Amino acid sequence: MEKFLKELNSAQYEAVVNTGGPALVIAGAGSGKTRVLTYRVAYLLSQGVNAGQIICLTFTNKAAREMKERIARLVGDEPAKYLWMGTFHSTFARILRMESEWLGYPSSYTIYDTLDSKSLIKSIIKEMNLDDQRYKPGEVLNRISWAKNNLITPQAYKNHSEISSHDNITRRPQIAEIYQTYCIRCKKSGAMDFDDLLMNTNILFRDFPQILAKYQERFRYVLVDEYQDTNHSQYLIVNKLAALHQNVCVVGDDAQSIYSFRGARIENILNFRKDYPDHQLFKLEQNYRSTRTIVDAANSLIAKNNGQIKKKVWSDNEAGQKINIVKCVTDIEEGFFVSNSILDCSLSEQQLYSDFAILYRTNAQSRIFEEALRKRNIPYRVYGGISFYQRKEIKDMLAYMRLSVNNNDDEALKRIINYPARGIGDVTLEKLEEHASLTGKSILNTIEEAGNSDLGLNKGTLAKLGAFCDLIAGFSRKIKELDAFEAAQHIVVTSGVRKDLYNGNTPEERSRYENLEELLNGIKDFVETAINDNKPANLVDYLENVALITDLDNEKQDDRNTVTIMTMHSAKGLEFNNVYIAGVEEELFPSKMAFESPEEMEEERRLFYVAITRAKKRVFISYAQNRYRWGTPTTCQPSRFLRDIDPKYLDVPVEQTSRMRSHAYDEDAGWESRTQKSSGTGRNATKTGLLIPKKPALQTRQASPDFKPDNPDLIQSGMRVEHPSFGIGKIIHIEGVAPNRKACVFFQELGEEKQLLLKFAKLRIVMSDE
DNA sequence: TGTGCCGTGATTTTT
DNA sequence: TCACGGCACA
Repeated sequence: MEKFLKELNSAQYEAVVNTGGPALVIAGAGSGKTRVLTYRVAYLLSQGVNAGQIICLTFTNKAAREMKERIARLVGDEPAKYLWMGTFHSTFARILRMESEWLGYPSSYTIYDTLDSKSLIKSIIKEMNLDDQRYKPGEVLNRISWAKNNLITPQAYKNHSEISSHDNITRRPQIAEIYQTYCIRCKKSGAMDFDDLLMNTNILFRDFPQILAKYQERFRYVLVDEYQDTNHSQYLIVNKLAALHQNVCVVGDDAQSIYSFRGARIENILNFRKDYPDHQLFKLEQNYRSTRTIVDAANSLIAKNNGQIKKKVWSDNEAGQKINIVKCVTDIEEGFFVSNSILDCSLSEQQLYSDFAILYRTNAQSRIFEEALRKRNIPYRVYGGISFYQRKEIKDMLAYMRLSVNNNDDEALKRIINYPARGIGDVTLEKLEEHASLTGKSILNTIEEAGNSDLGLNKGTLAKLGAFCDLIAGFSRKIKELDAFEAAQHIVVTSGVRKDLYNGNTPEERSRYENLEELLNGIKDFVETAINDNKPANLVDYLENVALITDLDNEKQDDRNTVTIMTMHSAKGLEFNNVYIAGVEEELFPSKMAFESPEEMEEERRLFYVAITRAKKRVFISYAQNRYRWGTPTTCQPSRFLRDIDPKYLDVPVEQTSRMRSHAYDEDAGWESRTQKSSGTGRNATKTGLLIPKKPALQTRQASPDFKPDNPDLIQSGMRVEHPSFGIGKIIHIEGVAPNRKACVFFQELGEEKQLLLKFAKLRIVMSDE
């Protein structure tokens, strides 16, 4: 351990070895925050603290896993195994599973994801005969989620005058009612949503002091990563857990608080000093990640915000290049600029593709970069967007598993009662639902008793329902004897889902089948790892794991050398040599939603700070003058944030400056001085259009931005073709006659063959000189 | 009961 | 622009 401690600077060292009492670690971007946390845990272990007495909470599974791995490298696998390290949600899901009976939940409770929650809210709105235009399920859910994160129960919600007047003003007075019904339904179904995992933990600790005492005694050391992102519910959990031993160490950076929209309270970190008056404060201010230019530029930006903890982040690295500001005429050209620049840098400097990241504000911006990179044959991986686990076929399969584990899971039942089609339609389901909500029983339960109650169902329907019940009952029995993988396989086959997906011929259907296979592979992985770690590997355990996982957590082998495309939010905690920040335009970034409140505007600025500080070597900031926004071309103004960075760190091509001033830029001193020098050269900018600093040669290679498929009858064996989503491929052979010709195509980017019906597949013939 | 077309809304951000 | 949901029709 002594040897390892030598690797720390003095601030880091102090933060690692002073383990007694409350501690606040303010960690600037790139200042070795994770290192401090991992070393602190390792240090505790070396001082004789049991691994099982340490709880370390993070916000993403990825952060937790990486930290655990790093600790294992320091102290060995064996002690690391027993650490309580995970996200808030997964850690307390585990505790709730052990203590569920106190709260009246089964230990096999299921976790509703956002889709399940919305679907449940939707049916409640329908039952209450409310207008679903006014009561939009998503918005209602946000409201409920907000209440839960602030520990406001349905009862309290109803009685709260401020809340009622808010809901009255927005003309949605019934939200309180929906909230209450929603909670009752969740409980009846043995289900918790994401917010329940935290809220119920609070209720458990509040109502059962002996349980709280148990965990307070167990966890002698509480550590929290990204403390600035905790919401009130999480804050209270930490507070209660640490109340006995007071060994609470929170790490965070107020400048990187970007999750207030989901309830995070920046005050939690700002008030830590008041909450624990005898705390120790450690400031990590040396940035090891980025060049001096990047650090200073980011500092100059964040200085425009009010209300921060004072700190001076600095870097000892080389000054490095200035930040490039790139103006593009259209969003499509922005895509070309970025892909060209990546190709150019990777070739001329021999950098890996994984050294590049493209960051943007909204997921919708990803498509243009995907297309541009595909044209250049640059491998990439998009993070975020629709998650693997939210795909229909995956959700359906998981619904079977959930229902088998927890027969009361009504949302799961509704998904699959007629999938694959077994002749149970909406009318029948509606009758069942109505009866179930009257009797307070679950739907499956209602079906079991349907024969005895007069629901107005005919014999045929009753027989079909009976068969469905038997099917699920069979699964419920079977999964008790099998591990998760065997159980899943059994369900896939017996339910008929496999057969349904196997019959498909279109690329979409085949891809669904492949996704199903991938799900099974994932389950197999889970079982193998669990058995290795001596952990239970039943379906229940798998489902808990899968409910709280995201795509970010599933790094595949072949993703290693790829360009990363993601939102700035997802990029938090990551680093790259080269970072492209795209779409830096008014109303996009900062988002239009932030215009009304100064607080939200500051949060957007912090988001920009986060984005810039992801870069080690180089930052490119681009904006487009014209952009397609929901289908219509829009003119855009460069973002106000560009003015917030001290211009001495920026490389703005001279021709552009005068044009910029004609847009959002006013007589700001920094820009002014540059403008003076370059006055008169403004005209050329129009001609060039896309301005790529120092790389004009690449512009000539721009291909047509719109993909036009060729007439399928022209396609012959041996040709090179391009597919809008699979990329470049070669026709291996063709069978059948027009219009039903079917091609076997090998796609090099995918590394696999696809069978495509030519009349459906959109293929473009690639000329040999392309 | 299933399919297909049309209209609408979506673009914050995640566990 | 696209994807999904609702509705109408077979």
